[in-house]
Amino acid sequence: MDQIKEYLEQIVKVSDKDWELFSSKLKKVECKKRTTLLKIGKVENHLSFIEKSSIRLFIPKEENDLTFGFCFKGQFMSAYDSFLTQLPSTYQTETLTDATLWRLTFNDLQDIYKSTEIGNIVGRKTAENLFLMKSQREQSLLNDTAEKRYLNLFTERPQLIKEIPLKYLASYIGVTPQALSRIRKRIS
Amino acid sequence: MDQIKEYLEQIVKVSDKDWELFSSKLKKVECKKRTTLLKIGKVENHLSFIEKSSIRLFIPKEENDLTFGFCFKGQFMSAYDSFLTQLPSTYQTETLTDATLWRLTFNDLQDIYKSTEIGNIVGRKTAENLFLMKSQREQSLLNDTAEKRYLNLFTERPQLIKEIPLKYLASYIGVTPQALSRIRKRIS
DNA sequence: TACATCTTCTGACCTTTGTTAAAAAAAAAG
DNA sequence: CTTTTTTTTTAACAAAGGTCAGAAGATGTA
Repeated sequence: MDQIKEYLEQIVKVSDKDWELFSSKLKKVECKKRTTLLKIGKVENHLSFIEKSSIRLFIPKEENDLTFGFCFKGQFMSAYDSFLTQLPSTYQTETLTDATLWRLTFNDLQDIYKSTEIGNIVGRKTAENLFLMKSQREQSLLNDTAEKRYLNLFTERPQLIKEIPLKYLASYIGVTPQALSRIRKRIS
Repeated sequence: MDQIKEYLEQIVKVSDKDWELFSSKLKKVECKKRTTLLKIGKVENHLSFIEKSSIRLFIPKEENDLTFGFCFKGQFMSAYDSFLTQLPSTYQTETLTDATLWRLTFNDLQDIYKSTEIGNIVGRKTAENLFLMKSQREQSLLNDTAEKRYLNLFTERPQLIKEIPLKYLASYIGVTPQALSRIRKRIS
């Protein structure tokens, strides 16, 4: 849980009282790789800090899933759209590797927003960061070629390319696995 | 300014005291169509409520600008990435029509966050909404064809297609003006 | 009105990616 | 260590969009 406190402290000074409330809500969950955390159509009830694991977000498809995001250790993750709106999720979440998570429910978080000094500040900063990430991604999807996006991944997250099946990366980049295979051939 | 109060009240009950502080910061600005509000490379210092106007967000290019967003009356707008990070903007903002704006500076907003009950709540909800919008857009960019995105625009914002030059819409959809022209021909 | 400029459309050709199918390679299961 | 399943690669063809160039239409300005 130290990791989580550190994470919060990066955003705003956390009083002992606030940390006591916050940490009392966290529940530890462990699961195997390829575990579905949230099924499409279900309402997301959790915000999860990833102590260990890589997780993918995807829309399941007959042939190839549309994988549009990854989350890694040291971050919070959630089907945040569904979590915020409390409407059925349009996508699914799944662990890629064995996982250790610390989970908070929707109601827990509403309590935190009401009862702590820092809740709304952390919530605001978190949403702002998510916005910034999506914003960058939008520009990349409109501006860059699939090849450029692949090369960017290569430089920004070299371990990703080793750990994660190419077909998920292909989808994330916005092309079919066949097209990514051709891109890789062209580059090397 | 009533429009702005209504906007805030949709999110959270605003006390007279908070509204007094908030509204005291707002500065009215009027400008002609095709006015650049923020140049690329400058730091965004304003959050602007649009009383009247349509505004586009774009990365200027030699041949065709990359227009990736529009903002309309009744919303707040900003080069929010730059505003949040206080780093130079990677894109530009420009009025498409004559405009009436109510503007807040970055420092004003930090005061509001510190001094009001509602600041961080409104800030959080706003960032959450922006995240939701970008999230939907990401899925559309990865999932839908250019034709589908055009048809979606048609149904969701029919007035947009009349008011806004096609080349900007083409860019928003992710194709060249020529390609959009072909799509329109195919559809009709 | 006449001129200039900007926007939209059209056509020819090229490049990239999607699609289908199958082979090769790698990983998981027994 | 085999067998089975999954992942990655390759190839041939089709479809969509990019590029270049020019025509037609719309808008703005003197």
